[in-house]
Amino acid sequence: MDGTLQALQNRLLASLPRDDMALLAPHLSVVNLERGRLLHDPGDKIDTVYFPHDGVISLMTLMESGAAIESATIGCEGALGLMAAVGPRQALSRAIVQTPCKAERISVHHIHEAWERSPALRDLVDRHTEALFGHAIQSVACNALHSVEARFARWLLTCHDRISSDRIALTQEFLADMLGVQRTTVTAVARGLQTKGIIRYRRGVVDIIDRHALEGVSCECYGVVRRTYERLLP
Amino acid sequence: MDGTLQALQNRLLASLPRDDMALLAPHLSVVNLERGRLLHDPGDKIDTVYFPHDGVISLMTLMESGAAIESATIGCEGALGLMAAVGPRQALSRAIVQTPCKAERISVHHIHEAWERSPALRDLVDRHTEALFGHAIQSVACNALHSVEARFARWLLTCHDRISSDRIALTQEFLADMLGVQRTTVTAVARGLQTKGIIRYRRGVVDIIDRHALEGVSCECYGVVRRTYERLLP
DNA sequence: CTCCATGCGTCGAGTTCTCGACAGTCTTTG
DNA sequence: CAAAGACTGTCGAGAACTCGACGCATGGAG
Repeated sequence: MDGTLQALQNRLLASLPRDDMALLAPHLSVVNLERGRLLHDPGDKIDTVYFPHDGVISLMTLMESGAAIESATIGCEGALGLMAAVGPRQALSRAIVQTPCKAERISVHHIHEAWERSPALRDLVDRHTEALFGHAIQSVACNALHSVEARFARWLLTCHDRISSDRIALTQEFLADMLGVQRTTVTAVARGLQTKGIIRYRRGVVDIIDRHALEGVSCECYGVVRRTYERLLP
Repeated sequence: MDGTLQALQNRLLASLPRDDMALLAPHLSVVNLERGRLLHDPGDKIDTVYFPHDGVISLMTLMESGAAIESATIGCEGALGLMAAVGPRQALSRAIVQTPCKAERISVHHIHEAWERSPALRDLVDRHTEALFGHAIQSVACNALHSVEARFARWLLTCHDRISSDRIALTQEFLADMLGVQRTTVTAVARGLQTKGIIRYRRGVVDIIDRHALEGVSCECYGVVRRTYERLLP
């Protein structure tokens, strides 16, 4: 239950000054989040904040049709539910665990108390919110303008940055949902990238072979979002 | 320069308690924003906040290709640049005036001072940010999943809510940019809606004939975003 | 009034993606 | 081992949208 004694891979927590971190530390605990776990659905009261050390959490917008499409992702550069540190919040989206995560967990109650006392934490929350908003509006444009292949590549790159491996566990069906397209389209695109030697895949596993080439296939949105985070959360 | 003597159509300002409003009022001034005016571009330091009384301001994400696609809109239910009340901010998007607006204008310096003193204003800013984020993630999904016709209808409805007229001045070319599609596609969709008696248009002007039918053509995203604003900014 | 810039109509080839269907293959489980 | 379930491969018809091109109408400026 004491996060300060281990390496803090979460960059948000790592950037907090010592005294501010001391307000949070007694209430943090490390949890392992297994793949596929549902953390909240739209309308749920947010009562816990997660700071991932690794792995990916997806924010998904639910549609009436039952479709659930990814609208943003959270990794070690951010936190899930952080806006609720400011005051009570209902979730706007579904949050599910994309890849197995180790994350620091804290109750909204405790982080709100720290938020009231710590200007540094308030500032961090604000900048995180801004970065997440930037992420979202870039995705609005990306989904309107860019091909499935470019978005597929962008998704792999974003995921690759957040796990310490060239191997990503994911099925094509799952990725099709994330991107909001048909599975057959994902199959076709994946085959194309494999033929070019950029990725290799089999049943539920994708290996990234040539990351540099993947960046060439991806749209600019990958870099834009990444730079937004770096500017706002150095 | 005294906004308190006239009807406050901007719902954000109208919801502020009297004492909190008194902190802002001396620094507010009404401005007329003409159609097409550029208020900021990505990277610009935000130095002014606008609270529209009517009309629409569009937030547009700029791409390397030169495309500028709409990622959110601001009307009388919100404000432009409000996140900067919390602290210095760079714009993430282009903001342009979509339809002629009357808006209250205040410098970031002055609204930040009020923000420091007024818990009600701080709360308002936070809820506005949350609503705008909800708007953005809904648009992420909408652009991935919904047809141009549905998004066209959604756009008209959103605009219609914010101007006190059934007549909207806009060219098809302009709307094509907003939606991130070809003009010829907009022409085809507009013709379809006119044939059905839902809208009528000519050179740069669209009349909404049957709003109820337009809601049927639109996707659910119109209502979802609207309800998000109503919940967070009553 | 004439010119001319702007905005709309249309056409057609081509690409991307959808949607449903079914077959094949791998993995897990009983 | 056998059965069931999960994942990928493929196919084909069709819808949606792109992209470039060109012509026509409208309305404002000189």
